Amino acid sequence: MGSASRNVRTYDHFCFVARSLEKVGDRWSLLVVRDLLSGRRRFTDLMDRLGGITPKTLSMRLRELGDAGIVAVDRASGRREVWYSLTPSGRELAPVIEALGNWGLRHTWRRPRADEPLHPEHLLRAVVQAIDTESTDRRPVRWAFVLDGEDYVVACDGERWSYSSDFDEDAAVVTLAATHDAFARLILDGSSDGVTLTGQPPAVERLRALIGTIRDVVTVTS
Amino acid sequence: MGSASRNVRTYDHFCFVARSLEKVGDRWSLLVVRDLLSGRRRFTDLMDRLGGITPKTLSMRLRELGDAGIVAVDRASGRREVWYSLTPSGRELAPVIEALGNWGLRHTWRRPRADEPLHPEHLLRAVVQAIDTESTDRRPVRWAFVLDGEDYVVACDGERWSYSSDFDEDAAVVTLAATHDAFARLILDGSSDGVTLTGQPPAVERLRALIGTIRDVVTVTS
DNA sequence: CTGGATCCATGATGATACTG
DNA sequence: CAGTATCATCATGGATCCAG
Repeated sequence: MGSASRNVRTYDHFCFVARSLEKVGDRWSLLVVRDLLSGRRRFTDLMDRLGGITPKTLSMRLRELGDAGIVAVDRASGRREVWYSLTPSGRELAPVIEALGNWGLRHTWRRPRADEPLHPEHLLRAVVQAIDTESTDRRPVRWAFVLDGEDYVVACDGERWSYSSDFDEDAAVVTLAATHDAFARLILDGSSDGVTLTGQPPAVERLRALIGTIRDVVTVTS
Repeated sequence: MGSASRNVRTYDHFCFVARSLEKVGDRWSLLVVRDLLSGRRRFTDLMDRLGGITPKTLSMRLRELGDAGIVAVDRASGRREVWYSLTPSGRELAPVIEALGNWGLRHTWRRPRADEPLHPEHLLRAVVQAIDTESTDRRPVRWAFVLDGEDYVVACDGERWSYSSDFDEDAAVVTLAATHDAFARLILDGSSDGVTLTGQPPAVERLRALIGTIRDVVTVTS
């Protein structure tokens, strides 16, 4: 929402791919969008997820994305926190993120390296995306995930699988709680150590089955 | 296909969006993919389309995309030309380009500026994308476009509209020939000056109607 | 002519430290 | 918590040059 200086790094093509990249093509920009797609976040929430970004670059990107009408800032007076969220226009970048994630899943799969920071939300996104692209199961459902103490909801609306951080855990038929480490072991190795699954047995079994499906996917190219 | 040095500008997230951006997130990279999606091109063909890129940057990007398995090089001995094309993996980036183009069409529309280079292929891409997203007409068809002397084919397969530079103009029911300038006036202003349309009247009329449809789209937000 | 490589200037990004 | 300030480095752009 600012109006500050913007580095005019343009392509000057009459092309809407180029025009989009003028808005979101800078380093880190699309990753900021990625981490706002699931809900509003504070500066430090974003710092956590965007491992390796410097505060200077993050504040610059947030300002540019604000100027571009992609990010909105909620800076209420009398409150410490500043909340960043996507505008409707920003939310329409979801297909871009999905397309990049799909390509990455198909062509850059590898197990996490030891030194590679693993935010549970990123792993969850990959899991949901793998289910969405690889499974034929489309029965509507709603699951609650609690990863490192943060709440996420994975849902199927009958057509697409998605996740967000909207909190209505009561409507969920299964709750999965784990640390990011235990969750990673469940996805990558099938080990349930440290993972708490609660819910009716058939519902829990369905979740297990879907995770088993994508394990086949991710281990094939591994 | 090279094996030369590559600047390791990574994000080191366990995230496939970030992994994809490590391959194609550099400035110009996705525009190189954009301009190879319709067929193989030479270095100078790409220079023409990528207005403003320096030869140094283009050769660097082609090498990096080659190393990433996205671009293939055909450097036959005894022949002057070097042909660049997308690998199957590179072609799978089409959904990324489409998503970016769609977002750009919806959120960054404006008429070309006077100083803005306009390559006919980029305008054609926008036209086809607008037809694909805005029209309900899905009857299979094949049109030939000759823009600035270069051949393109626009086709509907019954489900999606697409274009390429595969040459089978004989199978086309309509041929449209124009300079990029005349083509731009047709799309933006509806003027047929300098545009040659040949084919059976009903087929020509269908093409005109579809171009009229997208004219409504592009002028609404203009 | 095509297909680049080289040199230099500058702007974007990263590392680190610090502050309201 | 939410950033800013300073400095170093790297990537990119602009211009020019060169080999087949």
